[in-house]
Amino acid sequence: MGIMKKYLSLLKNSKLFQGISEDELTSMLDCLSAVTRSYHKGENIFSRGERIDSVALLLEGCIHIQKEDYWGNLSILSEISEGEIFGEVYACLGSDELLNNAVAVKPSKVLFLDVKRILTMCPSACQFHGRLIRNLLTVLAQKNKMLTQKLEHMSKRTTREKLLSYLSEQSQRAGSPVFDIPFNRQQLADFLSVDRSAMSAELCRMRDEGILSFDRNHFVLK
Amino acid sequence: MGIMKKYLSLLKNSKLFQGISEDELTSMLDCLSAVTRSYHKGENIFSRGERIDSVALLLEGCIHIQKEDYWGNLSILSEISEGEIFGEVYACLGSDELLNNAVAVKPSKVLFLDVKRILTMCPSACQFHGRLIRNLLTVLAQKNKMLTQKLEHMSKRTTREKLLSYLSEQSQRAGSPVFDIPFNRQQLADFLSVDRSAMSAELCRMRDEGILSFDRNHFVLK
DNA sequence: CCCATTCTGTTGTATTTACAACTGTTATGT
DNA sequence: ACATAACAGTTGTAAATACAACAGAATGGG
Repeated sequence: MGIMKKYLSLLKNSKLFQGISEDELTSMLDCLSAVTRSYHKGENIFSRGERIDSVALLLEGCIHIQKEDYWGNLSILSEISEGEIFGEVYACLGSDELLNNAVAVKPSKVLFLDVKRILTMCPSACQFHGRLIRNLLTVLAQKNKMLTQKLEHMSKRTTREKLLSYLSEQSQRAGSPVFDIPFNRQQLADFLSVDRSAMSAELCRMRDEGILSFDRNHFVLK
Repeated sequence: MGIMKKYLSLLKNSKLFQGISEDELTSMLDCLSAVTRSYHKGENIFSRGERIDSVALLLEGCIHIQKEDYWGNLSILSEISEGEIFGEVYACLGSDELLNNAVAVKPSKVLFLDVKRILTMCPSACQFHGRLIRNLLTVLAQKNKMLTQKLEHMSKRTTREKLLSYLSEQSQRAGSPVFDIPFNRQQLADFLSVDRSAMSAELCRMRDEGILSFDRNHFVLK
């Protein structure tokens, strides 16, 4: 478990392990039968239809939760950055099949944690076990809220409204009218489920109208 | 707490209290400072912007989680039926403002449970406390999955695809090509974020093409 | 430095949608 | 049973979108 030393501070600051001491953390990782694996860009960590019993925690890299339909239309559900977990919904539900793929968009390193051991292990022995479960609950609630916000964007009728809804949220999240988004144009279009070229045109129209300005993935709302 | 007797079997079979004995349940309700309140049709149980610290459990009636924008466009996020809980996301997150209203679409009766007591009460004394937390976790995971499925429908580009995506899921959920949906036309349109009349026309086109048949909210997929 | 690739913006057309207005049918309540 | 409201379907038009094809700028590798 020497490999984990490198990521101890990442884990300590992750939402899943928040409030758990460093000592407790290392002993927990054994207890949760933690294993790591590396993926290269484009590789699937999880695939649609699969059943899983582990929560994945991203140590390094970047993951997209996404799906492709019959005609090759890509739909991006969310982006996972370092320290965040994914797959927890299906790991908790156990018998349900995954609805989306988890794909590495950069070379990535992932830590897997057996969810059964999170939910049922030594309820009295581990002082921080209760904390771990409550952390998991909080993460699920936050993701739930994030999905609701995404639905808010997607429920807008026009591309312009979708963009404004999304960009406003990003601005609010950044606490500033100046912010970067984690997507390029094609990815943003796949995230908002609109046509890339139409979206690009709409962005330029809004820029010309003075509503916003941008350079690549750097935006300023006015 | 005599009023609760009437709903004991509903509570026992709810996802939140699944696996908890009847005796334990009645003592729990005191412990969770449970209170009930009645609402008439159209009344808000929760309102956008509000902060809450209680989970709501629907004893009787029907609730829609929905939002109205500046121009009066209604957007329905989900329907809550008897025995289901709502508000749990914001109750768990505590400091976050609600993004949606919870409105009674029928005369309804709601049970409120203090979430802090669910998460922190007597960790050793109550035998079933751990079960309650895990149940809450499962409900959150299921809702998360439901939101993902809804995003799957909404990410479709055309009204026809949205309808087929939604109706296929309903059919699958019912385990039969014959099923009822819980919405009328306007509600379904508000749920899928499309124009009602266009949707109505699309449904009729699909019927004429032999893809499906329907009568009111009763559908048959072919 | 050059080549190939990726990314972004632009334009035109066919398709699809939103919106409004209206008709007929089905519930609801008195 | 009646009047009223709620609901479902239809049509035409203006607006918005998807799609395809292309051009220039930026990026990355050899």
